[in-house]
Amino acid sequence: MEFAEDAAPTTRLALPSRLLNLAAISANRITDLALKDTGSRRYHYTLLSTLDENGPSSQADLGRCTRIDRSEVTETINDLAERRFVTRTPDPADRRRNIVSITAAGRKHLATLRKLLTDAQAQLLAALSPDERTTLVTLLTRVIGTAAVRD
Amino acid sequence: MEFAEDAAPTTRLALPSRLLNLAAISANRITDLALKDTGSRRYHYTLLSTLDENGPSSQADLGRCTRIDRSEVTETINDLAERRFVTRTPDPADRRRNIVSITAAGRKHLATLRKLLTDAQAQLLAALSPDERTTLVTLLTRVIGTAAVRD
DNA sequence: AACAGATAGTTGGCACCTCCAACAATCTCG
DNA sequence: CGAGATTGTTGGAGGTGCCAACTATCTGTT
Repeated sequence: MEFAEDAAPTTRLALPSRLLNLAAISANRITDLALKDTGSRRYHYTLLSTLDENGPSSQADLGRCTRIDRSEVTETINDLAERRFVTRTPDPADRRRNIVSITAAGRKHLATLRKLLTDAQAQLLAALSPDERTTLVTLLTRVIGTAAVRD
Repeated sequence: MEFAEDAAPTTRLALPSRLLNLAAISANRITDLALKDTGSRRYHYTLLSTLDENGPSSQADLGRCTRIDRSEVTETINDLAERRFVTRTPDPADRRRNIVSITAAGRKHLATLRKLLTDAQAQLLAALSPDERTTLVTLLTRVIGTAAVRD
């Protein structure tokens, strides 16, 4: 019986926390697909973008700024350095630190990623008007600001 | 120099897709903490709740309705059946199917979970007014509706 | 009635992500 | 100087979403 087979399009009574997860899954599907042929993952973009905006940073600062765990920063920077998208030099003023800087090739790669991801955002938020997208971003930022900052 | 050490509270220029992930991480942290002492995970709640609202269902329908993969449904139902929160009986009308039903003990457990998770939602969305929470849910539902339904 | 194709449940595995614990090296501050 | 904190690194844990394969069963067509 293929009649309705409505199979409840989900989310009828899902908790906000579940809705956030489903939305994140959608987001990841779309963005991962967009990045598939670039050899880069989401973390690569996040760090490249942060380096481009904030300038050279230590790995610890990168982690705090992006909420990526220190160990993940290490591995991701390894990848980026291997492809010559960033350089990692010891900080003479604090020999514990590495100063990570984006290279010209890194900026070029970042431009490619940004283009792909911008399109992905548009696809993800296709159902929302520009105002609604702004609202969503605002609300998400507020949720993150309170609920997440506690560590 | 501990001056600012602002370490950029993140999310200044994060993509919507990244914001969704960060919000989902916050949501999962809070909900996992809430469920910690119950022996149940998020999927257990999702399936129990769905069974309570929709009545007995096949595992395939549960998966479609909740967007949980079939293999995950199998494992989660295993757990729930082991704790006598659901029963799994073959469907006489279609011997491929299992009819999964919530038990009285399951409903009792569900009430416990629901209480904990309701509090968790309040904590997660503490920064938003009631209207804003509604708006967030609406926008997320629309995002999920378009971007996710494609498989 | 018989066959092709779809569906159900199960199992196993993969990839990513988030988080944590430990460690040596180094810095900071009293 | 010495206690405590911080940095980068390594290793591992657990959860999640996803996919492929397999058997059993149903459906629709001829």
